[in-house]
Amino acid sequence: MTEAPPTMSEAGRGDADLMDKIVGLCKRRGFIFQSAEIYGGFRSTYDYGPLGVNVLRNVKNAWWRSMVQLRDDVVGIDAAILSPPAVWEASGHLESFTDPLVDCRSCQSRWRADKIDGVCPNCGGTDFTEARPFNLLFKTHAGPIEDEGAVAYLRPETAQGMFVNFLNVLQTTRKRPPFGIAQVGKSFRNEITPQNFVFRTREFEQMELEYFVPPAEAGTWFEYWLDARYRWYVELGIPERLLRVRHHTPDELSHYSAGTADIEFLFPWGWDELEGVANRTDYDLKAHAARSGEQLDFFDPATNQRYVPYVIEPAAGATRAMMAFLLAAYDEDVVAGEARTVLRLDHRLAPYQVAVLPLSRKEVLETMAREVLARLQPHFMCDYDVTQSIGRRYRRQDEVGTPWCVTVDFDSLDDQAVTVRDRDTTAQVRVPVESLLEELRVRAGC
RNA sequence: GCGGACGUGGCUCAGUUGGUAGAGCAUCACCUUGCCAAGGUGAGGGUCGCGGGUUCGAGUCCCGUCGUCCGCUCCA
Repeated sequence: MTEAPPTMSEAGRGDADLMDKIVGLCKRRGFIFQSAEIYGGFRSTYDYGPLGVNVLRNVKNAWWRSMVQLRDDVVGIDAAILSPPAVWEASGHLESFTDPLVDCRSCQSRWRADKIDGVCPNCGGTDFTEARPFNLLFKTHAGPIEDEGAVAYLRPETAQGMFVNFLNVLQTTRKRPPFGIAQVGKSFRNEITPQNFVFRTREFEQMELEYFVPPAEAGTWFEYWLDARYRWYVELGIPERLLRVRHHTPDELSHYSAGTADIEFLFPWGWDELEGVANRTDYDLKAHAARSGEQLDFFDPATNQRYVPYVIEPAAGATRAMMAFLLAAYDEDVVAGEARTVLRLDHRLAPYQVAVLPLSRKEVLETMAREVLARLQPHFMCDYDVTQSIGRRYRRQDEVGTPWCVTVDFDSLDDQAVTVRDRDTTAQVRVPVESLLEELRVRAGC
């Protein structure tokens, strides 16, 4: 996973049209809409439609399954989004999430004052406007009076919810390091420049794990999680040629990090971050301990030693992960001389696993098809479509990534069997209705 | 936020020197067909992003605003 990165063309994702195709597909088929569109839109916000909400949930569920359900050393929480200033004073976000910005008077470009050293990288000018702070935290007021005492912030990361609940979890779960607390939820950052569709938005959804370990084991666990997280994307269908790991240089580390590596995806505009794995050390627990006066540490009865655990944090973006899965899955091939758009999504991520299609609109077929549908619905997310020709409906399902189509035809009335059609191969198999559920379960590996 | 480009039915676009909006695809209905985007007939859908101005009259000109894309920036 440290092999030389492919060029854009080698990876086959340098296609600038791919982005337009995905954005178009998302809108046309109901994955992602611009928010408040009927009012002209609201920048950097997106609404997930009937199909998109399924994919996004599937991404989050897959993460939760892998990080919480299949492990005995990780528990989950769901913490509040609104939080008092103390949390962000302690975490350092009120200070460090403030970017001082300056404008170059000669070429109008805007820069972070702390990164340019007095000389404009664009034109070499040295005449700048006064530095103005730009805080990435969304500030609001809790309660009816909008005074200083009522100030609250929308969380810019979910991580602090795990740190402030460290003692609660420790005391209620009998967990001990190494153990982790996981959370999936929304975060808010007043980004200067949201960009690239749902890649960088001011409101976004995170999937974060804070894994507490003995300080001496931090390095080992960092490598463990970096590898585990990389493999998660591969396992859900992202080809390795579109993935790489990039270690941060010391000058680009976050204020809380002693070491960070990004798992990057080759987006149409180039390599960009999917997930960051950071060694947050004991920075957060110590900061909250100092600020709150609580003792946020762990007493190990085996060694009679008390210590503040280090934290290894794999922090992923749910919405950008979804975008990467869609981009990687997009394919166009030719069947019988006709172009076919196929979303080769892993069945666990597809908006529908199964589409039930009566061959025609005859009532007898519809009746049977709905019975088949009712059998499958408790086990799979299903679509049902009777409109227009069967070929057109297969194409529709291909385009949104439905792995299996179940077709009820006139023979089905006699032999009580249906046709199962595979998205990737377009191969068809006749399956008795009695064993249909079993057949689909085998294909889905569950 | 700054600089540049752009904004016409769900999508892709056409709309000449300003005279009160069109096409293809898509969607829906009926007929036909009955396993890979078939055919026929028909239908719905746009106060041309929004607001203001110039004009007898603006999608077409001017201003503002919102949004989109590219660069700066950013990091889930």
